[in-house]
Amino acid sequence: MKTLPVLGSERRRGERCSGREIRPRLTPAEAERLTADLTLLAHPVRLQLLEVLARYEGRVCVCDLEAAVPVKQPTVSHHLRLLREAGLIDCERQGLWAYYFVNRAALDHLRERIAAGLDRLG
Amino acid sequence: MKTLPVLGSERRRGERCSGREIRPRLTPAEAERLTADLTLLAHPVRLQLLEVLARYEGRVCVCDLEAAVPVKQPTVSHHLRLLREAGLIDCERQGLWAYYFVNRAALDHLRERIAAGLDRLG
DNA sequence: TCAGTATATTGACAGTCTTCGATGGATTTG
DNA sequence: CAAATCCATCGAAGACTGTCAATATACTGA
Repeated sequence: MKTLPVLGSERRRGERCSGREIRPRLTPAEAERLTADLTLLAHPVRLQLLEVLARYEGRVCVCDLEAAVPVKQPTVSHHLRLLREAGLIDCERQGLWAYYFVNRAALDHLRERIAAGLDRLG
Repeated sequence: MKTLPVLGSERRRGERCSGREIRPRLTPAEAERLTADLTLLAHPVRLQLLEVLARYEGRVCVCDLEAAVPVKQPTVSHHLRLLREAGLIDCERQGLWAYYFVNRAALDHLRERIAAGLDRLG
């Protein structure tokens, strides 16, 4: 952090720096929403799972997903659940197996919200 | 989760679902990088601070930032530090006061990396 | 030099997240 | 029906995060 010499003394101690009040344009609610979206994606395993599911248009079996990421089965199940509860993916059971697939529309909406949110940062 | 009847028995138990091995195209390193980028933004206070700093081209004093977010001064300082260590913002001290400002290039690069990363999800 | 002010840092606490072994439910095959 | 398989859930341990009171640091003005 640079240190600058004190210029004029236009500002006195005890005074609020800017006369005007500075308020975020991002309301707390908007910030929370964007945070939730970002948080959902902010995990390497979830990103990898999503990437695989998005690439294989067809359904992907859990055992293949397990083999694709560096965590054990209960952990895979956990992350799949988070993605599912967020609506990003869904699955069908077929006998013993569970086949997961992305919810294309939800994934697109998520990316749109994030892109729009990040645009608001300037 | 829907449950489908078992169709043919093209697949036997114990067999890997797909013959081919499914590998993420997102390497662990790439996933970690994207995760770090997303994590940095995934907090409402940091988002609000960034938004304010990005909007006010000039430097913004910490006391104004404090007034803009719903946490106490040490917490503001903490989040400013995270943003600063990530290179997204910087500050100059001027006498008693510290004025923060965004690093435009870094912010742009961050958004670019995130956009590129999300594009790889399908 | 001293008291006062702005910001940073420390330290402690509470809450959340990630992980995995153990277990359970569902299903299929023999 | 019994044994095996796949997947989900539970429960606990450890790591990490966010927060703030207290304190430290740096500076200013008197």
